[in-house]
Amino acid sequence: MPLACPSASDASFATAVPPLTTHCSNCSLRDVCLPRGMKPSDVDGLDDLQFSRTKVKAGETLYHEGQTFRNIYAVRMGTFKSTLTLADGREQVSGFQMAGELMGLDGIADGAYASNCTALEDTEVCTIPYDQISGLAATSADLQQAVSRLMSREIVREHSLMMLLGSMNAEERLAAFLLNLSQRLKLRGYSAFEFHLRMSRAEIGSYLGMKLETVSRTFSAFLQQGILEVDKRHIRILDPMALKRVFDTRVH
Amino acid sequence: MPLACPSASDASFATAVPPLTTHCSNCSLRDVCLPRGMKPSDVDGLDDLQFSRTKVKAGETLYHEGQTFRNIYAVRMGTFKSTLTLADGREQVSGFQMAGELMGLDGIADGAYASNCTALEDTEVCTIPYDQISGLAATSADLQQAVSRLMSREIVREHSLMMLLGSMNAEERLAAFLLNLSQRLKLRGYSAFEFHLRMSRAEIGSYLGMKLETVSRTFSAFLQQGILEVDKRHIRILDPMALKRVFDTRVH
DNA sequence: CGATGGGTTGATCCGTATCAACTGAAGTGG
DNA sequence: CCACTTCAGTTGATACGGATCAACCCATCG
Repeated sequence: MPLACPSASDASFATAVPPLTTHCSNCSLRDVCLPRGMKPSDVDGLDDLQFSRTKVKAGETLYHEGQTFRNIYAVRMGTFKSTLTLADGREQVSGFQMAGELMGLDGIADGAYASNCTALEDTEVCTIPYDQISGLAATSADLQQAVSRLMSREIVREHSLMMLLGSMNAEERLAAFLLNLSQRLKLRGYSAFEFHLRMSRAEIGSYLGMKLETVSRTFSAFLQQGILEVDKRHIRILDPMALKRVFDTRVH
Repeated sequence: MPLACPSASDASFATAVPPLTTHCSNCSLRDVCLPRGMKPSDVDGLDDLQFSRTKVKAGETLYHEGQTFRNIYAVRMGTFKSTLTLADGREQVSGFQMAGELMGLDGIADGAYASNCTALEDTEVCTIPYDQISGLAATSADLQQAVSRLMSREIVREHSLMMLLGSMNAEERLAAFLLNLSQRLKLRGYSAFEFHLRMSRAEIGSYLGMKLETVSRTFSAFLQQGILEVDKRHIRILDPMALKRVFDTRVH
C-alpha cells in the first residue's frame, strides 16, 4: 500500500502487529477519539469495521506527502508530529498528535496526503480505512456528523495556530503551547502540571515559528520568572496562572 | 437568528432579497463551488434545496464568533474577510473568500461559528442550511464526499498559511499572497495579472502577520524591482516569474 | 473647509535570528 | 574501559528585519 518511495524508516505495513483489531465501544479512548459525541448504538456500528492496530517505532513515518490517501489514523499510544515540506526541502512542523487524535484528514481533499506524519516515540495507531468509514457514514447520519465535527475541529485548531503565528511574541507562543499541551494531557488523565516533552527544541520552534535557541532562551526566562521548572524535556508548571497571564496579556 | 449582539452593521436576515433562490445545476459557479466534482445527477439533488440568496453590503457582517451555527455560506459575488478576535479585542484576518468559496465550516465543530465574516464590498451569498445539506448527504454519498473534500481543502489551505506565517519573510509572504490571489482570480475568469485589491494594507498585513507599513514598503520594493505596478489597490503583475522566484527562493 | 481614512516614506528601536562556544549525555569502537 | 564522536540543549555576542513612531500626501465627505 505504500506507493511513494518506501524507505528504511517507513512503517506503513511492515510493523503491523498480527491480526489484532480494536473495538471502539470498549476502547479506553472512546471519549476523546472518533466516537466522541456519538450515540452508543452508532459506536456499535463502528465495531464491525474492526480497525487494525499498527505499531510505529520512534522516528518512523506513518505516511508522507503525496502518498495515496487510503486511511485515517487514530493515535492509540504515543506522540506524532505532522510536518510540511518547504520548497527548499526543509520541513515545518504543523502539529503534534497524542492519544485519541486523528491524523490524515488533509488527504481527503485530493486523494493524497498533504503532510508527513512521524512518530516521536514508539507508538501505536488504529488504521481507519476511509472508504469503509465513508461507506458506513452513508448509513449513519450520526457517524457522518462525528467525522464532520472532527474535521471542523481541525480547522478551528489551525485557526488558533495561525493567530499564534500571526500576532504573538516568543513568550506568548511558548506559553500558549505549554498551556495547550497541559490541557490535552489533563484530558487524557495525565498530570496537567508535570510532563515530559516528546519533541525537541527544534521541533517546538518549527511549530511555533521560532528558532531553537529562542525556544531555549524562553524556557530559561520562564525558569527565571519562577513560572516553570525545566530539566531538558521534563517540565513542571509551577505557576499556571502566570503562564496564562503571559498568554493573554498580549500587548503588541 | 442572530443570537449574539445584533448590531447596526449586522446583515444576517435584514437584507435578504425577496424569495430569490438559486439552482446549483445552472449556476455559473458550479465548477468552483459546492458542486465541484459531483456527478450531474447529484447536483440535481442539490437543486431541490433551493438555496436562498442574500445580499450583504460592504462592511456588514454575515456572522460572528459565538453566534449559533445554522448555515454554511457560498460566495456568489464579491469578497469577504474572515477574522478571529484576539484576547485583547483586536482582530486578526484568517482568510479572504471570493466567488464559489464556502464560509462557516468552522461552525460545525461546536455548533457556533468560531470566526467573524465581513463583506469587503457589496456582496451576495447563497445560504446553505446545514441540517438540510447534512440530511441530503445521508442519502447521497457523492454529496457527502463533496462536503468532506471541501473541509479537507480548508485544512490544507490553512496548512499552507501556517507555513507562510512560520517561515517566510515579508517579501516572500506578499509574493505568496499575490500569487495565490492571481491564481484564484484566473480560475474565475478574471485576469491573473491585473486586478483590484478589495482589502486594505492593514487587512493584508493582519492576514500575513506583518504591519501595514511593512506591507506598503514591500509593495514599493516590488515596484522598485520592476515586478509590479502598484497604484493604491490596483495591481499589475509585470514579472510573474520574478514573483515566483521571490516566493520559493526562500533562503531563511 | 476642516476632518477623516488609506497609503507612503523616513528614522529609530527592539526582538529574534544568526553565529559561535560550551556542557553533558549517549552511543561507538578500539 | 576509555578516547571519540554525536547530538540536544544552553548561553553569549552581534546583526538585521520588521515594528514603532512620526510626518506627510491625497481623496473623500460632511
